[in-house]
Amino acid sequence: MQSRTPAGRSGRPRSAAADTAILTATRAALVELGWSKLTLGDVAARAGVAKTTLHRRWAGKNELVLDAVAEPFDALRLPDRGTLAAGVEDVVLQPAAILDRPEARSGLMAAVAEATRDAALRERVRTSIVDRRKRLVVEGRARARARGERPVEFGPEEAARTADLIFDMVAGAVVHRSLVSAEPADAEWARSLTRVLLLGLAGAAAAGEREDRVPHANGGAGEA
Amino acid sequence: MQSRTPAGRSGRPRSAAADTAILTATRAALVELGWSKLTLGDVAARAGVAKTTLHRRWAGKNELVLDAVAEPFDALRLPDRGTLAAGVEDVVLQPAAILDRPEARSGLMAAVAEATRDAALRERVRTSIVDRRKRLVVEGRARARARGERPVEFGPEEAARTADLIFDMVAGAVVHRSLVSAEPADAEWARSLTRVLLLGLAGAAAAGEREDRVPHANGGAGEA
DNA sequence: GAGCTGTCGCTACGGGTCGTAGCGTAACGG
DNA sequence: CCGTTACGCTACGACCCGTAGCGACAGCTC
Repeated sequence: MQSRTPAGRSGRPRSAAADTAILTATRAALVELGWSKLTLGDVAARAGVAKTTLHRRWAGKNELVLDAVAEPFDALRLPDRGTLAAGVEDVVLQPAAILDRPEARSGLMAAVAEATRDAALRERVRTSIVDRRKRLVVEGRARARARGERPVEFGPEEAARTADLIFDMVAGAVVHRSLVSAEPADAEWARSLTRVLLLGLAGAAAAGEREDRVPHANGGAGEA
Repeated sequence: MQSRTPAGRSGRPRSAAADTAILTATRAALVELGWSKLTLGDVAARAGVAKTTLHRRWAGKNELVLDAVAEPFDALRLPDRGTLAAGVEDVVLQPAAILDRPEARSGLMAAVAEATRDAALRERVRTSIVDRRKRLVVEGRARARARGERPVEFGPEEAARTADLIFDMVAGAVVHRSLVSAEPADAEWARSLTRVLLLGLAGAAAAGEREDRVPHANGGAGEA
């Protein structure tokens, strides 16, 4: 988490209430001001704590904002809706709902931007957001397998590479849709994305099974 | 562009050399400092101009950085490599190459983050980056059609929606791969992405032609 | 209960950046 | 030659940062 409670150390323990107050205040400030105009002094005032308390727990603005916007990702759960397709749609829609919140929009992207120059922050993004989302994908695949649906499966190494590809496509598409294209990632859009994705993977798997001739994968009609 | 040359106004014209010097200095500063630590005073010093000159041409840090990192997107061209698949791979790889530059990594994402709270900046991102990339997609499709390959095509309205979906998937995947997953968007990865995408679109088109029964699109094997 | 330890709120400070104003100078057009 | 605009330079108030120092507080251990 954000502040390491130093295990069995003695002394006055850190106020857990202050933690939640600060993170809540940070989200509120993000909504009103955005990342660039957010100041630590302002957050401290909103949370009703001293500015120094902020610095005792977080190294800087980046870490604080990241923790504040990463919190909702903790609550991500995947309801079992029966089919693989429905599961994929959920994996698309749940983070899309989070990205609808204005504090997540500016906060997450700013954190990613800063992470390009800060390896520690990048690692933090990975553990607190990316891994939690990937867990959903793994969970959905396991369920589908138990259910009898056969998700695309290759060798163990190829499978990992494919999982990464899927994740980049899904997560990237959601982010790009809602932040860059500025259009809603709603249920219908999620359905279209899921369809293209699953059909493409099925096709790639079918092509992979007959190892020899790689089909050219054009539009589906005559080639030239 | 960034600074409107006021047409037929009188008086001393703005130095074009200063413009390029400033943008170059901005990119250099982005590489060394990243977005958050970049200061306008530092950029001015590197460019050899006065700080006031910066404020006369750009409203603030956001606009300046955006113009600086958007410039390379002007040069995007799409070589005709014969097949639709190759064209798609190029659409993937060209921006990936730009995102390899460290100044683009932090600058672009920061601009997008700020754009979530600034409509004018968002419009600027759209015209100077998104539209230029979309142009490549349209160009590639037109070539494929002229060549005899039939890219997926529905009604005109459905086609537009599909084009947006493709764009969000491709652009989003590239960004997510290189910035969040922090792994190279190289030729092999682009090939995998292209394959899944085109096969998925072909499958979706085939399913769309027989309007009635929507196939369930699971892994390809038996359903439950 | 006494003492230790670490947190908390508060205040104050130096250092840095921002954005603007004011001034004299430089370049171009009528 | 004169009006107009851009430029470089300096200076200024405002803001924010990050830290240090202080007294007070809350747990834990003995």
